[in-house]
Amino acid sequence: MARTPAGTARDRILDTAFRLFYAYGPRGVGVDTVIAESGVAKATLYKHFPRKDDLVLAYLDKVDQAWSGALRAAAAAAGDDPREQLVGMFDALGGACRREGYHGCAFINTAAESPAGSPVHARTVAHKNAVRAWVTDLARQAGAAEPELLARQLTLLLDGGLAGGVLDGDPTIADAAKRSAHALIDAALPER
Amino acid sequence: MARTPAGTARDRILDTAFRLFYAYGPRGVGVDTVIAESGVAKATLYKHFPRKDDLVLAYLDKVDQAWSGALRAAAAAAGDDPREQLVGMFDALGGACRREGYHGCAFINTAAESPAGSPVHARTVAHKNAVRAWVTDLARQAGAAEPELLARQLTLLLDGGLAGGVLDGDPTIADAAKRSAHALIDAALPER
DNA sequence: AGACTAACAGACAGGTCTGTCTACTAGAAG
DNA sequence: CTTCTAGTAGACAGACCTGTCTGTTAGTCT
Repeated sequence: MARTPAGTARDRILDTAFRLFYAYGPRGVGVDTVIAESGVAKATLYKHFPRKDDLVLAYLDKVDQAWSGALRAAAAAAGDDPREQLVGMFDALGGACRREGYHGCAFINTAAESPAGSPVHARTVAHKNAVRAWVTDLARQAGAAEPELLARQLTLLLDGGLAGGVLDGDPTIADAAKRSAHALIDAALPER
Repeated sequence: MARTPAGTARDRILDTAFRLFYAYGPRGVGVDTVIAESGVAKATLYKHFPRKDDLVLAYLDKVDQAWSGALRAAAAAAGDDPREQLVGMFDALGGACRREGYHGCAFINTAAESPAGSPVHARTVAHKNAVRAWVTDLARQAGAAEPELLARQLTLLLDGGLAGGVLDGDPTIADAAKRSAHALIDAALPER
């Protein structure tokens, strides 16, 4: 169809937006900058994403996939025991904090600059709920008496690590979060 | 001196900026809006705050005072025992989440829209370090073997609650954070 | 009374941002 | 060969944003 591989223009736009939006925040990056850096015509961008908000939402979806994938991968790497997986997922936090250009939680950062009822806000809530539902499931499999509470506690630690890690790229944060998770899980599942 | 009580213009500007910056983020509020809402002349604002950044920093200082005060008050309300104070400070989190117009941690939100080396960023780091130093002191008084670690863990919970609370004004978050704090403190200070 | 100070009122310049629009190019499909 | 599609290139309008500048008003101090 197109003279370039399918979807190339759209992908280039989205990749560029991902990089720039994460580094400077969506509001800190003009559409013109995305256009210049992705080597695309303005009309092309507005064809794929009629409003800038559409591009921001697509960016958040990309972040959601990446972060959910990282969490699942870290959990899977910890073995088959749900209890170990609950601890292991915190390695995703450590990996994120250590990554060059780490700038905190993209969802929290984006939601911070969006009004309360906006689509961006809703998408952020949906993402956090999805992650927490997955953790709740793991907690239930691990035999927690109150899986919702444990999941809330663990995602609280994740959010804290993600948000606070913006400030000092200190990997100590991830360690502290992991040790906290261990302690909370031990307290919730005393019998081994 | 002035035809109105000393510092009134400056105070009105700062109060208005506090309200608007917190609700929409500093970048989401124009200087003109602050001027209009505080009923002040443009020249007056620029006399007290030569750059918008100066106003943002003054705003952060105001937030720092408010939040540090709330934490200390909540801790003091829990009694004289440092151990109880460490748990009690989480009531400040609950109070913040329940407040109308709650929009997460002002520092994290503001830092999210500021480049890495900016004064805003530095001020945010300083604030978080000050809070953590205070918590570390409490942890040491409580007899923690590793006060730095415990403080890191507890401030992680605070940050997570503050940041995550933006999304669903769910006060469950504060409860979960407090119960986590209890469990972590019990694990760190087993002998009662 | 005269000088000074803090504030008010608002025009203005220069830049940036989003979103629209026109004109052109090249490959694919019929 | 014609038509359609996806894309390039860039001008443009209208809004908004920061920061400056001119002129005026009203209290206070000497």
